[in-house]
Amino acid sequence: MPKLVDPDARRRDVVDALFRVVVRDGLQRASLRAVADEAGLNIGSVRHYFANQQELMDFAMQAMLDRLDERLRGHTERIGNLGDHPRDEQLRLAAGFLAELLPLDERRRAEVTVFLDFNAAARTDPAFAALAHRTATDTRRLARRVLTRLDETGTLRPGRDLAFETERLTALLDGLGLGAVLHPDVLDAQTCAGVLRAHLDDLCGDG
Amino acid sequence: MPKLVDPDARRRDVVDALFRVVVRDGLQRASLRAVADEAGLNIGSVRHYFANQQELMDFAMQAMLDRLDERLRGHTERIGNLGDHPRDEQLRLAAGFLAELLPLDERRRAEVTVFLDFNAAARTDPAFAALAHRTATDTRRLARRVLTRLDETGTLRPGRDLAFETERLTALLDGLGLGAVLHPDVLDAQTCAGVLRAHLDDLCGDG
DNA sequence: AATAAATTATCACGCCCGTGATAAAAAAGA
DNA sequence: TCTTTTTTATCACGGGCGTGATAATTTATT
Repeated sequence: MPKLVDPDARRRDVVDALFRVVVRDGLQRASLRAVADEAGLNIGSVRHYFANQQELMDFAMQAMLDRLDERLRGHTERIGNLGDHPRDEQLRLAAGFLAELLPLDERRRAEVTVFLDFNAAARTDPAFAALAHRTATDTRRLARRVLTRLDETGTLRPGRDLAFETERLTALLDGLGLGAVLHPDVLDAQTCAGVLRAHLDDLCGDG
Repeated sequence: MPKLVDPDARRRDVVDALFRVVVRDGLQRASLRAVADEAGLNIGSVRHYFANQQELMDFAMQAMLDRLDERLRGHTERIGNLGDHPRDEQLRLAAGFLAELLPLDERRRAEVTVFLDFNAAARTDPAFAALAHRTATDTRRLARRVLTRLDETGTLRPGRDLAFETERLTALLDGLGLGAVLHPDVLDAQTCAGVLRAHLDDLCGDG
């Protein structure tokens, strides 16, 4: 006879419900009651698995980071030996890697949306400060890594200041994500990916 | 005997207080009571000049847009006849123009912060939808205008897709603003302005 | 000075919130 | 079966919110 409830699975369900509420109504309206309703649970059940609201949020933030790491891991190996591929393939891989941070499909859209809301909240709520700092440095590190790889294989145009280009690429990624989430009608997924790719092409100088 | 209270001035005072609360505590905590406290007024007084919360928000949004327009107007004439200036001056003017959208000093920082919070709220609250749409298109139009001017004077590198470059520049501006507001320790004002300038230099091809 | 209008100040209502406390029900272990 | 633990379900409290209603006070007008 299997255990009828798996605590870990329950926690994941609740966090998924939290994410849905955040995407639909905003972090601000993600109250314990709303999350419980979304999960189809009584608020008492939710509170049994999360001592208080902060614990739920902490768990959710960790889940966010874990899932993103998971998806990035697949790309990491492919980009490690970038020199094995032809130039065009290199750019394709690099763009695909960075595009994990862009809301190009429903899953990524939900992720980026949640990240944006949490980061916005972090500006005035210290409870989210650690997450915000980490996501910011993670994006930066990812951008830098890609640029470094392209530079090592000689694909990048020479004479580029990597630190500067990292800031530019990071800002571009953040801006594309923000624009695509807030105004999907103006900045659609295709344009979004195209701008990123064009930027990389530009850095590698075929124009 | 002068009127002791000027209704328009009062409204401006209240809106200024609202902006301070939003910058300090976030839009979410900008309740009528909090704003009244910040303005040093009784909530009854605030409600005498704004029938309800929505009216206050509408007034605040309009004030935001008006003030930004005001500041941009000064730049508009200078950039109109861009061809009169030498190439380096052209880039300086263009960067200065666009930098009005970056949080490079306390005033702009406050402005961008408020804009970000309102736009984030607009994602899930229809009451802010009109503002969000307008700010998005305004930024885009500003970016496009600058690129068009640079193109007309032959400063821009040839063969550029203006629509594409507009998206790229818009995203860069949004991303720089977001990064500088959320993580001023990582992305300081100097770097922020530098990246923008470097991007324009890049577009005009001196590298 | 008397009246009208504008402004400031309170009170109360219903709503949603997080949370402590506790009971009820279900499952697991003996 | 009986007991223990886990899980689910309620209740109540204090707090903040927007807002309707109304009083109190101050300023302007006649």
